[in-house]
Parts: sequence; C-alpha cells; structure tokens
Amino acid sequence: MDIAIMHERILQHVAMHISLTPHEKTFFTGLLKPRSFRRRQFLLQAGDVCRHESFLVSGCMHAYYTDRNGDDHVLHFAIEDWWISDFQSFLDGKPAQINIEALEPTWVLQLDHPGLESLYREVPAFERFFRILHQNAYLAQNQRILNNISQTAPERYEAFLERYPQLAERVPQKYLASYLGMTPVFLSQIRKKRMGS
Amino acid sequence: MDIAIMHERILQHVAMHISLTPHEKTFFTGLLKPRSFRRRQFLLQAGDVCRHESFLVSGCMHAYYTDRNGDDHVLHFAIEDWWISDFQSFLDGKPAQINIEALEPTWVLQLDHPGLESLYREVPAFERFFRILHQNAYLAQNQRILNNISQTAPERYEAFLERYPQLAERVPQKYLASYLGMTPVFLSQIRKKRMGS
DNA sequence: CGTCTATTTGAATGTACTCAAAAGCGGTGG
DNA sequence: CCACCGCTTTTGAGTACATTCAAATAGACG
Repeated sequence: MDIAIMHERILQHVAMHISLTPHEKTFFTGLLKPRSFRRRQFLLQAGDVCRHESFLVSGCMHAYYTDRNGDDHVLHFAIEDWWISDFQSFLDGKPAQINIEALEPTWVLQLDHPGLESLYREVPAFERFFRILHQNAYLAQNQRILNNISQTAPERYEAFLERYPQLAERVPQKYLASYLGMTPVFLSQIRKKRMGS
Repeated sequence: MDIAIMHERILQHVAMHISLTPHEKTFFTGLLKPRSFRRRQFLLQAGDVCRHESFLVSGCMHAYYTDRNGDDHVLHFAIEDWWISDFQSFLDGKPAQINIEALEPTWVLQLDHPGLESLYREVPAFERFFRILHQNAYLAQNQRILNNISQTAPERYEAFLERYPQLAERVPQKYLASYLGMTPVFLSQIRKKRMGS
C-alpha cells in the first residue's frame, strides 16, 4: 500500500480535531511506521508489552480478553480511521492483558511511546488531539456500560445496529455476540425473531 | 465546614499527580466554590446543564440514569477525593441525561467551565492532571465492561467487594445492585448464599 | 473442490427477574 | 427516649430470559 496515501488518510483524520502547519504534518507522519497484518494475525498478544498506538488505514481488528476458563470476550472493534491498543499496557509498560487480532487483511500506522512524547514536545496541539480522542472513548464507554446494565440482549443488539450499522455487517456474528455479552446461539435466535416481525 | 481544610484536602489530592508552586495553589483554590448537600439533595438533575466538575471533600453521591420505564440505573458512585459530573453535559453544554444525588450529607468543591479554562491557561500542569484523571477513568470503565460481559452476577459482586470494600459497606444495597446490573432481590440472595459458604 | 469454521436449529437446563408479603432498620416527631 | 412511619432488605414461589449441549446446515478460504 502507498505510504503517501496512508499519510494522507491519517492527516485527514487529525484535521478533524486540530490544524497543523505543513512542517508539523511532516514531523508527525515521520514518526509513523506502516505495517500490514494478514487475517488472524496478532497485532498484540497477552503477555507482551503494547509498544504502539495503531491507527487503521484499512481493514478490521478486534481486541479481546481470554479468561481463566479459556473463553474469549471482545472488548473493542476497530475499522478504518479508528485507533487501537492496550492503553493500560502502552502507558505503564506492563504486560498486556488482551489480544488484538486482525479480522481482515489490515494496514495500520503505528506510533510508539517515544514517538508520542516527542510529538507532544514538538507539536503541543497533539495533547489536545489525544485528549479529545480519550474523552470520546470515555463517553462511548459510559454509554456502553449503561446499555449493559439497563438493557436486555435484544435491546443491546438493536442499539448496536443503530450505532454501528457498518460493523454489524462486517464482523463475524460470534464476535459481535461476545462484544454484546451474549452467546452466538442466542444472537442467532434474536436475529431470527427480528426477521419475523 | 472550614474552607481552609477543604482547600488543604483537594491540594493533597492534586499533589498526587502534579507539583504546584504556592502561587499556583492559591490561584487554583481561588477558582473553587464550596457547596454542601443534604441527604437526597440533587447536585444535578437530568435536563439541566452540568456547569461544574465537583470534588467531594466528604460524604457520598451517586450518578444514575432514569430510563423511559422510570427505572433507575446507577452509573457511578463518588466518595471523598473523587470527582463527579455529567462529563458529556459539562463539555458541550447540552442538557444532562443523568441525575447526581447525595446519599449522605456531602461537601464538595466546584470548578466551572470558565474556571477550568482559565486554569489550563494559567497553570498548564492541570492539563496533565485532568488527562491522567480521564485516563484512569477510561481504564476503570474498560475493566467494568469486561466484568459486565464476562462475569455472572455473583462474580461481579465479588469483584466489587475486592475493588471497593469501603463502598460496599457504605451505600444502600439497592444502589449497589443497580450499579452491578442486577435486581436488589437477587443481590440479597447472593449475599445470603455467600454467608453459607 | 474439500476442509474448516461459523451459523442455525431444537431441547433441556440454569440464571436472574417479577410479584407479593414479611421483617428489619433508621429517621422523625411526640 | 420511645413509638411510629416509611423505606430497604429479606424470603419464597413462579416465570422469563439466556445458556449449554448436540447435531445439522451453510459459508468461506486455501
């Protein structure tokens, strides 16, 4: 994939929140490393340290936790123009608790911790940029928690369809079920009934 | 309550993350307004705009959402040294969706939006301070979502006891049940069985 | 095309909720 | 300080929601 196109894409994304001079743009993109993943390839495995914040230029990934019983639980999805990482691990350098795995062939641009710090130093506007990103993530989390504690499984599915219609068509159903906190079997039944009405 | 003691308390809290000069401390505390709440008094009601970030010096509050059926769902608790607000409403000035209500007689220090902005201008270290606060909130949310989708009701209760032992003894059980996404009746049954083992 | 994985279907089970009523606890006023 | 009132917690029974297990069908990738 053309690196210039990838840079163009992330710059458009950044421009939604802050304005940059040409020199700042060059400095920023200079810190990014492109990387591609095959389907099923891990961007991060539990136990390793998460060294990057990764911006998806194309493709789709999911982050999930494997519990002591060996059951997986999907915490997040990411598609084009989303960032993904184990934020905890990235911040404190401790081993990651989650896995991040490609669901499709995926291209990302990666920013490591030293890169992020020099970015804050050289282009302080990025402090604002990432604060906004984290704020939005926090607000979305709040909504998701509210849905989890106040809605039934069919309601959670409807809410997801409404909020992320693209994703619902794109990710395998069993991962979506896991994200919504129900079994794939039950999600299948919900969808069946939904058609009937 | 003595205002000097309240200021002392919040300064200790701030000092856990950033260092301030005496002048910066004075500037900061000058922006804060003390306020007290009786049991059951609202700090914020759904429909009003949330004008403050509120730091609890003493007491206990909870934030909850009332759905179309009239059922309440507890999103957060706050005790001494915690902040509480409807962050969404505070940021964009839109009507709050949640209520915040005192569970005990409570003293808070309040920082409004203009105050926060002048604080960022005069004492940039507070950008770092609030970013850390929001990061921690985000990470805690992640953990809570994981618990919600991967654990049974008894497991969620155990996890809460482990993480917030003080809170479990302090807040009425029905609010705790709501926070954990279960009915008060069922939480009562869980506690009964727990004693048996 | 063949293999592997995901989805659907059905039946039995278990988890958590609703409804109703009694017991317990705390705050308030006499 | 005690008694009452209102709200919270407990208890029990019946019901609904969601899961597990097993097997058949459908889809996707190499």
